[in-house]
Amino acid sequence: MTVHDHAAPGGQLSDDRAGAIRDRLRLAIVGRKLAPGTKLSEAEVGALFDVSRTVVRAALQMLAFEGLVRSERNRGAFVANPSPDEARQIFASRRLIEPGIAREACARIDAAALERFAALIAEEASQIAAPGPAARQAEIKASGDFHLLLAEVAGNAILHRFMEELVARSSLVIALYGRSDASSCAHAEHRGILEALAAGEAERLVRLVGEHIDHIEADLDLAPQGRAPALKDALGF
Amino acid sequence: MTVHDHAAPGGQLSDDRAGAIRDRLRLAIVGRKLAPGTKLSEAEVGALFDVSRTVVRAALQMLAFEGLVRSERNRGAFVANPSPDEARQIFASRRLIEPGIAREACARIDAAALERFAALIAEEASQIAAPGPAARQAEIKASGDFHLLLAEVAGNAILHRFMEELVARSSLVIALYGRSDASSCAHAEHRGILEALAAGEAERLVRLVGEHIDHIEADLDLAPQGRAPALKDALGF
DNA sequence: CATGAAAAGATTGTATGCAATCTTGGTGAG
DNA sequence: CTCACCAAGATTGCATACAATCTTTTCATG
Repeated sequence: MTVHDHAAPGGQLSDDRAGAIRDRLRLAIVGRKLAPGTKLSEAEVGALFDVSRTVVRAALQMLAFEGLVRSERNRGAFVANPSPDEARQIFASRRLIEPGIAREACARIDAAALERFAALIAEEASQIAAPGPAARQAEIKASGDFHLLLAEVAGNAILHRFMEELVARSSLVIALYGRSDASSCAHAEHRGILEALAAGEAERLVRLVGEHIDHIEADLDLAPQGRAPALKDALGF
Repeated sequence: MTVHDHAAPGGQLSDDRAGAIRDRLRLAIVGRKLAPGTKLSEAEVGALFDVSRTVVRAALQMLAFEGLVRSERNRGAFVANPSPDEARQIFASRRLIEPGIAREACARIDAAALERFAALIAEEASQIAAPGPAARQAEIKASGDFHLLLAEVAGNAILHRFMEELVARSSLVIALYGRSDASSCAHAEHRGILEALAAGEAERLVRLVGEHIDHIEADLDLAPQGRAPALKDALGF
């Protein structure tokens, strides 16, 4: 499995070259190889991928649209640094969308899709058991892919794209505000979700998915200061 | 009210110049001045706005991300031509998201926001009564802004952006598949929604919003052929 | 020594040039 | 007359050059 195998999700103007760079950068950001706030210099990225700044700019613009990169005029692009408030909005959005997706997926699930779910859960379990940073990255990806597969099975490309954005940004949020590595807990819940899905128990599935998202959010430390201690509050304004 | 007053919604890499062009093009597409499928030549757009193709490409890429423009490698950008299936997905997404937004908006509504709703409804009524194509465009915008104001009041920037995309694409869909100009009907429903919002009757509001979306979709003619008569079906394959 | 201003360096924003690809009009064979 | 093929024109993809802006260093001054 190479790094290029990720199909281009969002609409893209130009080609695959910018798309490939976007995918590589996204993998690095979501996999927490690039810390929030890291500067993404056009020249530097271009040198790494051996393309001109033109292509890099297109890739960065796409990532900015996905909310994974924040770009400031005349200053450049940086890995996004979601605030606690943004984090809450991300999870509120997931809380609204994912149960509905799960309900639709339940109506459309078939044997082939169940196979893919099972494979993904096995992969996740395997990576959780494995040591090393590469396994951590793979574990994060497998966990996210579980939610994306749900959206894919639901058969709505638009919601699938929204979920791609939300799942990716969630990874950033967890990297910033995650209290514990609750990956094994999340994994157990994934198993439960798959069970309900296989059993066709839509109502239980919807409940489990909602609770799963609640649990992930509950594991965050979104105290007022978060990481950037809001100057105004610090000074009592 | 100028054409520039639309605040830049999505994340944008570069500046306002590409953003301004994107906003102008979006207004024209959503306002049905640019028919679906229309070619958007980089050189032509650049000449119109007196910028280089570089800037135009950035604007077109943004619109492609929003789903208002479809861009094909080495062929250029075209106003999107949503298929009946895409249309169904757009409305399924709205059906899932908007009631949740309405519930949140109901919890956060205040007098100032109610004022803005009232103003928007008045504007809509005024444009419906007025003749001419400019009034039609303004009517479409006011109707869409009603839904966007709901999302704004809900206070979730991410869902607001999703709604911006969905509302814009809905306009394209209605232009393509709309059976009747059900604008007055929609307007009456907007009034009902505002009533429920003002009364703080969350459950009624949620129901009305859901029904409103159903009604809009029910007015579409999404028969299998749509507009591009699925060759395979036409040939009996 | 701290502070502020100004110049040097680095980075981004935009325009433009060239190569690659697509489109179109014409021409000849069947 | 129809169809396939090919060349000319037009358009996009990409790299690069230059201008504008930001950042850092230097240096003079209080």
